[in-house]
Amino acid sequence: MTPVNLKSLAEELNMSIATVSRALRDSHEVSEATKTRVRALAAARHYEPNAYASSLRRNISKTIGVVIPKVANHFFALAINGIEEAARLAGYHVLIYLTHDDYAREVSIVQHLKGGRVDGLLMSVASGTEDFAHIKSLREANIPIVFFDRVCAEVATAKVTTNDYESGYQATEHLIQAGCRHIAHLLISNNLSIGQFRLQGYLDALAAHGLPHDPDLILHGVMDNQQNVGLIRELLLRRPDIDGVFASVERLAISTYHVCNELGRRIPQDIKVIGFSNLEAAALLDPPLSTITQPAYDIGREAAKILLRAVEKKKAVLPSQSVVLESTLFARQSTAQG
Amino acid sequence: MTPVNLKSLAEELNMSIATVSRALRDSHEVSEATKTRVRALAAARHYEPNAYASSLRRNISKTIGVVIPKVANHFFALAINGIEEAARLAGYHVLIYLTHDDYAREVSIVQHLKGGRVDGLLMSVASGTEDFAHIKSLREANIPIVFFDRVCAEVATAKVTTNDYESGYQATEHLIQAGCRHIAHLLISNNLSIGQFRLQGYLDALAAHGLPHDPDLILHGVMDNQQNVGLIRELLLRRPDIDGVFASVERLAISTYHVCNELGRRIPQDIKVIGFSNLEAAALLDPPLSTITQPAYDIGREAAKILLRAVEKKKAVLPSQSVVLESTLFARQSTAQG
DNA sequence: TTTATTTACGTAAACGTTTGCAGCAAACCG
DNA sequence: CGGTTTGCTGCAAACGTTTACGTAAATAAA
Repeated sequence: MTPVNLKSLAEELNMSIATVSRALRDSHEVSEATKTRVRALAAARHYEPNAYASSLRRNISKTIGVVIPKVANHFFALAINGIEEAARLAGYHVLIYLTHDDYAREVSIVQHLKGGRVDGLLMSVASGTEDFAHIKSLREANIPIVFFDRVCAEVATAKVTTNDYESGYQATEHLIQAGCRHIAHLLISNNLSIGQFRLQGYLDALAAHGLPHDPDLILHGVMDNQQNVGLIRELLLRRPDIDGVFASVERLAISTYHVCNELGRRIPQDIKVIGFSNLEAAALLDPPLSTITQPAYDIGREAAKILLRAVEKKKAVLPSQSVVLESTLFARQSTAQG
Repeated sequence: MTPVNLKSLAEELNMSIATVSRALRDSHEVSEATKTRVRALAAARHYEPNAYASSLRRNISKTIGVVIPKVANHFFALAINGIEEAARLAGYHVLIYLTHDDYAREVSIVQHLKGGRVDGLLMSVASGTEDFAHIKSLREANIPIVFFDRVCAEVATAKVTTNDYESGYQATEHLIQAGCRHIAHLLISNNLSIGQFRLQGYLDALAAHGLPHDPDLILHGVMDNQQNVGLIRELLLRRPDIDGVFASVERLAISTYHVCNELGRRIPQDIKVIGFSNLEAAALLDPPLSTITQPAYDIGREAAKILLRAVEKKKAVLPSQSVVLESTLFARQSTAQG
């Protein structure tokens, strides 16, 4: 079984490798007659160009990398969906890397990618990341990067996010209008701007409606969900006056449900709950969970499109534009009045 | 900004490219002294080997491809998680391709991958796939393949699945023991062996408990969920005697919930529901959904490990072993007695 | 001492593709 | 008819890495 490559095709056709290559790339400097001959044989032999030889020679890999904290999360799964779609349409391949929110792993991944394996990078930074040298060093390697959702304020490049501040504001206002007066805010403690924006929206909404800001009502969750359940239980027991919970991330909302079940607090009669979430089954929960849902697919697709435009133009450094897509608030049973 | 590669390192160190290469690969034919010198400079210059040059020369890409129908599905997301973990530990990269259950897209993807971009392939075939020529042709390209979950019976290679027959049997038996006598089975109509096994388990469980097999109770769903809701509504209206539903795939169980809500059928009092599902929020649904849950992460990891072993040994064709991991039945409110 | 053997490094040829350059007809222009 | 253009093709040099082979010196064996 002889390998089928440009050389074997050229031999069989009695022409040079160069001509075969040019014919297949539809170059204008090869006659139509030869083009058809070449194409016919290539199809017959099921020729597929060697991606690595091509990449090496052209210094283009037709591949983008996606670095995200996790994939078993409906937001990121949908984002990948959008990314894959945009990449496929542009003839690009998609490499996936998971950081599991581990800084060391993120650094290691980014470092490896500087070997030229990818033409560009899409990234949602790990929540533990505080030093961004590894990301900045991508610039020296001429690898453009676009952040989505969990952006990195310290690095100037294109970013695609949702309107986190407004969403936080709306969610809080929604609880206030449903009658809540003592609203807790649950967030994952880190230095991601995304959480800060949502928090600020929460604070401003409270202020706008003349409610006091009580730091004791702000719960900083951790990585481990089991621990979060404990923290939330403590909070609800310590502060029985809490009548509303705004969870900055999905799993904190879920944990809140668990704690309420356990403590016998009724949702929404005793406590109303709203949370950021892309859970498809949110409407089927008991009770149906009110959510702020991000357009995850569109975020992924938009980020990929911006990156691919830059890649095609060989722009290693992107203008630091910010694309903001709007989240949608779905009011369901968990924040119903009464 | 001069490029940093073996050549530049060699020049700076006053040695040959070959020695530098060997030193970095920790070859025994280079002295410890030079190794340390080389490594020091490589680190200082942040040298990263060019993956494509290496791949071209060694005819090894250190990359595996994952071809799946979709990613916005907790089963596949978890599987990817397991795959990525196994790949990372072995120093491999993971390319993701989504078929969206479209046969033509699957063929196109597989065809492209024959260019040598991947050393091996993990695959869950599209539900519409009936012809497997594209998959068989991978053998000629010396690309090993491992199927997981949605396997392809016609191709002899390694396969990782769950005990679908037994799970179908158990699920049905679970409904029978909960008192159901007219049990509908919802499945997605296709020629995937996976659905056939679950169906057979359903049939055998009915027979074993002396219940008649009524073909009218077997509903073949379609791709479009909206349409499925209509089909299920029709079925439940046509056959008001149905007191149990066994859904072969998650979204059919969810659709059943929607229809029951709409028709005012109470779960589990009027109808009990169980379904295959990896939905993390199953326990929080209204009512909590009984599920047969596949060990998705382990399936992905096991499949990847088998593939990587073959890749490392340059075995292009795998012995047609079958690894079967066991699903777990979680009995929840939706199938409670009474 | 001579002859093997080992150690440490260099030379150069691959891997398959792309592309600048040159060549060489045929066609065209004055 | 000399000269220029145009259309098609081939030659050969890259891209960065790996590795078979050669070689020189150092060491061991005789």
